[in-house]
Amino acid sequence: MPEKQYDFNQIEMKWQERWADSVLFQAEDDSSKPKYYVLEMLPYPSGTLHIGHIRNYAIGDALARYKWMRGFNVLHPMGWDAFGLPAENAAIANNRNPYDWTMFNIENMKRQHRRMGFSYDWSREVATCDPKYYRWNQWFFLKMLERGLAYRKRALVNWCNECGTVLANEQVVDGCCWRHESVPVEQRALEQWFLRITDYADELLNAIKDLEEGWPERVLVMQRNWIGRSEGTEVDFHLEGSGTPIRVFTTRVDTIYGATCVILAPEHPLVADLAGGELKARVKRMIDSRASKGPGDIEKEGLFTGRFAINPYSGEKAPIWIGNFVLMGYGTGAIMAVPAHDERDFEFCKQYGIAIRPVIRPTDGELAEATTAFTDDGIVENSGPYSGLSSEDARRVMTGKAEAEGFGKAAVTYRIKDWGISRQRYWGTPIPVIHCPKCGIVPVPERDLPVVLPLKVPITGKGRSPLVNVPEFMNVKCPKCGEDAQRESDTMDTFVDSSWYFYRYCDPQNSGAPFDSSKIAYWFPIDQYIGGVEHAILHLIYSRFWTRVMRDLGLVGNSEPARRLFTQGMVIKDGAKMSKSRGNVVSADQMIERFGADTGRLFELFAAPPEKEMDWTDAGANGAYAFLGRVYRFVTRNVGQTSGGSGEADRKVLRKLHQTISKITDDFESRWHFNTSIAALMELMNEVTAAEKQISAAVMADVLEKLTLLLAPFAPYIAEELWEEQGRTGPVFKHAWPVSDPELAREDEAEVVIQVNGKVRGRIAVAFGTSRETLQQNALDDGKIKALLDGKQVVKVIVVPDKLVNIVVK
RNA sequence: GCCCGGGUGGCGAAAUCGGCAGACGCAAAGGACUUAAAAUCCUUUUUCCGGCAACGGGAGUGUGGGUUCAAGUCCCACCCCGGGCACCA
Repeated sequence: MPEKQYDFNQIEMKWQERWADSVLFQAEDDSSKPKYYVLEMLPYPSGTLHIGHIRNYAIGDALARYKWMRGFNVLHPMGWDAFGLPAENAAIANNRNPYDWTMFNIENMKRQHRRMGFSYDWSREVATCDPKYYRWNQWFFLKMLERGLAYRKRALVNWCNECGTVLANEQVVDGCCWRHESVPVEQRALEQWFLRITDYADELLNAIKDLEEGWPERVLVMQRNWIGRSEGTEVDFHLEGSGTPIRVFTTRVDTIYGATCVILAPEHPLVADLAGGELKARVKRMIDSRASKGPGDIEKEGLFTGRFAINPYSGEKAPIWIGNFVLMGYGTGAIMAVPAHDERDFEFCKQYGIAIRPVIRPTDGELAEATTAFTDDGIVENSGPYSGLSSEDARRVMTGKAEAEGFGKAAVTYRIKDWGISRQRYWGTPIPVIHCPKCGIVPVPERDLPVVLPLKVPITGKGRSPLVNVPEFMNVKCPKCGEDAQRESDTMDTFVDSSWYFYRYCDPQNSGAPFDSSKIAYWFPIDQYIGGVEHAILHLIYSRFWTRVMRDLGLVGNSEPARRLFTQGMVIKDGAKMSKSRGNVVSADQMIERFGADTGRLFELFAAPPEKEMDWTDAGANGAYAFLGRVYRFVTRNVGQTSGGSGEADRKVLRKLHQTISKITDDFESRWHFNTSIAALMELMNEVTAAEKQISAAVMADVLEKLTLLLAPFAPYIAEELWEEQGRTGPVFKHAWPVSDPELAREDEAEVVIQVNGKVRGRIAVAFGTSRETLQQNALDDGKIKALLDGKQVVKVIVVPDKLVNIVVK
């Protein structure tokens, strides 16, 4: 009879149909069981899933299935970040309403995810373009507005011409838009809505230490740098003549006697007063030239204003310059330059022949004529009454003086800025406020939520939000005075949606509140979050902020959204990151068509540990396919076999089986190196295939059952099929994970290596736990070793029980 | 420049606590089956030297030092690759 062949198409379609309408993986609320909340980062349904996404899901899904089999109450929900630029752009390109377009794509994404056999709780699906969801964005916004956490101001903001919208600082990468990597962002002064993330800057920074155990270090480092807290002093210099204060921020007030000039950012408000005529034009050129170049490698350039500022400590006059390297957006937009003790100032002053005056000496050295900036702390010199103090003491005393005399204060500055959430874009959550000519900015009353996006909107992709051109949307009555008024036309950044979507999964149908807090108390924090590192300072910082806001609103008890974060490596093909422009993208559909979902998932987990980059090769995938074929044929031809067996073969196979169970369980519990888990399964297969004819029916049945269970987290379709082949009723993942029996797994003899001077010269088999003395004696008595030792003097013998004997000779 | 990772066969990788380097797989070569191909199965596969052979010997984890009976693993210096930050005062 010809052997049954592995036909993945037939198997995967069969189970997909059988599972189609059932909710296989449903998390139970208010359960007494231990919970496990595992989640992959939210995707845009902008196109097709490619194998880079699949890797992300395959990791999360293997984990979810494993935890399910270990008896956990698992929440593994699925959602769609349907708002945003991809939807709007595609809609423009296809001349369709973004809403229709998105719904179409969501269906497509769902189909792909189902086809991959992922174990989602489909009853908890959330799409952020649904007003049922985004009304709560508006609700949160109003709560923040009440508490002063949301505000509107005119500010210099990042503008991407390609997107036709404003971007948050986090969304600017190398001076360009994060979506258009070759389009430099412009600075524009616009009225914008902001969320006060800086109120939480200290807390977000300090709490990073609580995440050290479960989050990758590089993500935490990036967040620390991004928040960029620095402690220092603000000091007023005074404009000679008028006495107008020029406030500077410094972390090194102890060096202020060495301040030989004051430098203003070209955008500094005072520049307009100081620079007239020709100078004004040069300042404008400076601003323009900086905007046109990427940041980082601009040459330092300065313009002398002809004016001076008085140093409040020394009373000295310092020339006032305008410098292109001084940032308006950090500190006060003005600095004191201390060339002797700051590298940037040194470079600048040297270039323009400005005096360099050292005022700090090393603790164990002399005050040196500066040929390079000495930037360490030391002892203050040539600084009037402060001379002789340590840098640290001087900072404290000098800051105290500034505060006492009212010309300065201790100050903390942050690199992080408030989160600009306004977008001049149609497709996003409408910001729920109304502009009334009489009453000003009036929040939309809660009972009128949600403010729903109109669906028939002429999309231009240029200029202001297309909503401006929809009178039915824009024209409203003021809720306060009843007169004619206009809606806000800005919509919210889509990172608002992704900041709390994972909370909504706990209670997706709730129509009276964003969620029921008691459900959050059970599920949160997320036990394991999985996604790409590219969100380190975007989504992952916004969602930490949002969680704290919700906590302060009394809605949640946790301060952090996720206990553990895992960042998976990229999928590479032909030596390059997959991208459309290189034409090396493998879509989920292509992969399934060629190899099947099981093979694709198995190979993606097998090729490399999940945190590393992974090379996709068709040949490698083919190897995974061949393995599944071997497993399939092995199981189907041995089901119900009744041939007898030898005790010896049985024992060896059982040993390997239990070692494999132990190995894979360890991998799941600690490192998630699924590549070695799958290698262990392959070894098991190699061994049982070799012993196929020698093992008893009972052991064969045991092996088949456990092999199927071990495969289930990685290749669910074939596992389900093989489970059925064995006459079992599924689903296979509702069966308990196998437990390794240490007695069966134990080797009966230890192989002990004998080394002479560290080189392996022989090996002996002994019982486990053989004493050091016996081992040493056995090693020295070994025929081959004896010959090697002939004529040499044994200096020392090192014995590691059950492992090795090293004989040191001269 | 600063801060993280990383460097192991032709390739992806393994070696989890300082104890046999290269598990597992891909590719390649040879063989079996086949009219043939695919599929499948078997064998070889770090490298150099000696040998018809079983086998024996040497070298080997980016480079150079060091600690140790023993180093891919620990320490010091350096080179290269990847990522992050970069005028943040």
